[in-house]
Amino acid sequence: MSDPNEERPYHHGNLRAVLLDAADRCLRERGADQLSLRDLAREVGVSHAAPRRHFSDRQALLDALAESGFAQLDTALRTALAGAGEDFPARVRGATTAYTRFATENAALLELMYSSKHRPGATRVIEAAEAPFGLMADLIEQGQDEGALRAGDPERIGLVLFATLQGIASIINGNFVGPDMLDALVETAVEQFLSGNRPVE
Amino acid sequence: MSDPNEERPYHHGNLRAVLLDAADRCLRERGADQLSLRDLAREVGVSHAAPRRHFSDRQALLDALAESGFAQLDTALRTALAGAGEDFPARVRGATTAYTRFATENAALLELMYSSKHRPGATRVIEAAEAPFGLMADLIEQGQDEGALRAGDPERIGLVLFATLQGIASIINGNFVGPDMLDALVETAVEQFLSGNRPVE
DNA sequence: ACTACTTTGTAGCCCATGGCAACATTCTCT
DNA sequence: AGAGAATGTTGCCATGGGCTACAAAGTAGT
Repeated sequence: MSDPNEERPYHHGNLRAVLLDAADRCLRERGADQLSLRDLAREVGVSHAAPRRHFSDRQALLDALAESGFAQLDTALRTALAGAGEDFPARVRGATTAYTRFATENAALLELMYSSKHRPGATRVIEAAEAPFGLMADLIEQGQDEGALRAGDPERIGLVLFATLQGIASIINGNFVGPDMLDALVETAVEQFLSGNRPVE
Repeated sequence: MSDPNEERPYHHGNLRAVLLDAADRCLRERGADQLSLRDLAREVGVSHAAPRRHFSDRQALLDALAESGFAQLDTALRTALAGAGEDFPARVRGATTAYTRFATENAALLELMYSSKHRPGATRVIEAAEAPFGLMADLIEQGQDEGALRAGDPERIGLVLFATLQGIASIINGNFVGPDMLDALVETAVEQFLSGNRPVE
C-alpha cells in the first residue's frame, strides 16, 4: 500500500494516465454524469486545475475515455477470436459474446463510445472505432472465403452485425429486458445472421 | 407573435407541458448536456425554481422526455405500419425505415431513451417502451401467421430486430459512418432478417 | 362568501463544478 | 548556467442544481 506521507514530486510524471484510470473507475461506479474533473483531481491528490494540462475540457476527457474504450473492445474481440478455434460459427459466437459481454460489463463506457455528442475534433474516437469495425469485417470476409457466407460487402455486413450487438447491449443496459435474456438474444441474432447470410445452394 | 408586455398570470396554467416542449427543442438544438432547468425557466419566462414544482430534479425532466420519446416513436411506427399495406415485407420495411428515420432525426432524444442511467423510479420509461416493443412483436407474429416467418418467440425476435435498428441508428448518430449509408444498412438488415427467418420449406 | 388548505410560482441562499488567468516549480535542451 | 517549455498551483468568476421560506392563486367545505 502507498504511504500517504510519501512526498509527491511537483511533477506527477504520468498524471494523464492516472487520471484516465481514475476516470474509468468513476465511470463504472457512478456514471459519466457524476464524473467531475475536480473529483478526479482530488482523488489523485492533485490541484483542481491540474487536469486541464492534459484535457482541455471535460468533454476532452470523455472523448479520451471513449477512444480508450474502443481500444479495449478491440483487444477483447481479438483475444476472443484468438481462442475461438477455426470453425466459423464458433468464431462468430466468440466475437459476439465477447462484444455483448464487454458492452454490458461496461455500460457507461459504451454509452460514451457511441455518444453522438463528440466534439468537432473527435476524429480520434472515430479512428479508434475503425479497429474493431475492421476486425468484424475481416471475420465476415473470412466466412465468405470459407463458403460459410454468401457474397456481399463485408464492411456493410459487419456493420449490421455490430449494430445488432450494440443494440442488444443497449436494450439490456437500459433495463428494458433482464440481463438473463442476454444469451438468448445473442444466440437468436447469431442464428439469424448465419442463416440470413447462408450461401444460396 | 406574442406580446412581450402581455401580463402573465401568476399561475402559468400548463407550465409542465410548456417546459417539456422547450426541453424538447433544446435537446434537438444543443443536446442533453446543455439542457439546464434554469435555462428552460428563463426561456419560458418563469422563475428559476418554478420547474421544480413539476420535475423534482433535472433527471426527472430527462426521464419525462425519454418517456415522451417512446410515445412519439410508437405513433411514428404505427402510422408507418398503417400506411404500409398488406404485404409483409413491405410492412417490415415500413416499420424499420420509420424507426431509423425517427432515431436519426432525434439523435439526442434516442440517447436519452436508451440511457442506462435512469433513476431508480424510472419505471415509467420502461413502461413507455413496451408499446413500441410490443408493436414489433405483433408484427413478427403476424408474419409468422402468414407463413412469411418461421416459428419462434415473437417477442425475442422482435427485440433482436429492434436492437439491430437501434444499433444502426447509433452507428449513424455516432458519426462512424455517413448518413448516406443509412438506407443500405437498413436494407441489408431487413434482407437478413427476412432471409434468416424464412420458414424451412 | 369566508375561511382553510393545497397547488403553483417566487426570491434568495449555499455549494459544487467548469473554465480562466496569473504564478510557481521542474524539466530539457543548448 | 540559463532560457523556454511543460506541468502543477492558487485564486477568481459565472453558471447551475437544489434547498428553504415566502407569496399568490386556485379549491373546497361550511
